[in-house]
Amino acid sequence: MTKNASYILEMINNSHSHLTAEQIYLQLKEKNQAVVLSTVYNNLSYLYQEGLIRKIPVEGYPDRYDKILRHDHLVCRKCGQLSDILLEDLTEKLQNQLGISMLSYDLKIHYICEACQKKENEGEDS
Amino acid sequence: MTKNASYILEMINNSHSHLTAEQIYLQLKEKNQAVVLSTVYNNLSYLYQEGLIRKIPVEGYPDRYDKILRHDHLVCRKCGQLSDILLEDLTEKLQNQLGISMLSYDLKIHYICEACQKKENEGEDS
DNA sequence: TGTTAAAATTAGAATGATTCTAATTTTAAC
DNA sequence: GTTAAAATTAGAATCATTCTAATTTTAACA
Repeated sequence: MTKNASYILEMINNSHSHLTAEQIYLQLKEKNQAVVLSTVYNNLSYLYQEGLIRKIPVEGYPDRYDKILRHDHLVCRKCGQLSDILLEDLTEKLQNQLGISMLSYDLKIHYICEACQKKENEGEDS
Repeated sequence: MTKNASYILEMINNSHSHLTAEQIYLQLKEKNQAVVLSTVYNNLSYLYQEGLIRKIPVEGYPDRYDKILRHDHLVCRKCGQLSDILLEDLTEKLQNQLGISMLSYDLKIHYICEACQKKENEGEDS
């Protein structure tokens, strides 16, 4: 693992948000660890393929990268905002229902976040 | 709902695969119901926002569209192939664990499909 | 039936995320 | 120190998707 890769891995593991490739790129720049955007993508691909990070696609938004540590996600239908939530671990239950061997699972709960709900209500007022 | 929208909705509901916008566009062309690609996107956005279809983002592949009828998905880590699987309905269980109101959930099981497993094994031989 | 306004569609440009390519630099082993 | 492999860079290219403005269709109404 190269210095850049391990630095990016560390960033993702220490972050409490769900970084996009670009956010990682910008953070690196700020910390004077500047690299080029394609290097960030390269390293993210590498880390993902090695199973060291999670990659979370959300409809209509750039992919986000997340630590492996098991947890689930809430996604706002309106704005795509992503947040963490820890629900009951389903690994065993799912594995029992499947005939095949599961690498992992990805559970997203769709909802409307508070901010968007507020906006909706305001819209109704006028 | 316009003719195009309902036609596209019907296509999705009758399809056993998970169509991309482009596949829908090509199928329409074949059936002499030709429209332009942006119309397909417009209608898909509309149908999705109305909650009449599902939109499935898969890392590194174009979005796919699916019928609403509850079911879960298997995704191949290697090739992105998507297939249906019907697992125990988690709606109630999840709703109980959440404080908020859930619109829906999206469960993806990651695995390596047969074709990719075969390829991997062949690779090892040589 | 002709008129009109709204909605849908078209064509194609624009955007944004991501990948690719070729050249250059870094790394690490000999 | 030399060399080969791997990583990085710079920027072009690609692909999916959205946007814009012009045109067409639709459907209600005069």
